Amino acid sequence: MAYWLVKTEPADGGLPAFHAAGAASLVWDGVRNYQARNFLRAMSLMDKVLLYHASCAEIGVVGQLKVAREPYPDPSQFDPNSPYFDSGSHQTQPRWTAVDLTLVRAFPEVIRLSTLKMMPVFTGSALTRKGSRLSVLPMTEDQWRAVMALSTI
DNA sequence: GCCAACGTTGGC
DNA sequence: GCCAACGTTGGC
Repeated sequence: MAYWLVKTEPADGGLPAFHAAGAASLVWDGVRNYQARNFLRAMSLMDKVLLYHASCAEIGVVGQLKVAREPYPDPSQFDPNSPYFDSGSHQTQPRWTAVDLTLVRAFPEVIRLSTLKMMPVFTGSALTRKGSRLSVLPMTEDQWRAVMALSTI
């Protein structure tokens, strides 16, 4: 089992969208960075995922997700009307990957980036490092536990 | 709105 | 294959 964190802006597949979806899953598509894609491809149904809000008033971890469907070709890469359309990707060998995610729970409080930055377990991590643009990233078990501990306060 | 940190593109 | 220019991400 592995631990992950996925980043989004609140208005673009963030917590409001998961609340609207209820128990249903959302397609996590549009990842167009190879390193992030490789992490997506490594996801399995057993894995645990954190949801992170970026570029907003309350930056930080907002809830817990689970993998509802294992990695499959991101449909948006073949959709000419999608902003994520990639004319260089072919059906026979899709370039980009999606997963489906469902909300497990929303945290009562946002666990802020500024809080994470103070925690030794996050020192040097891609999440707290200045300028890191990775939108899907692995977490260590210790990092996961630390977030879980804060999320129940 | 600013700017630092990246990743990507394209000329050579 | 190098690297400058450019576009994007994302914190502040």
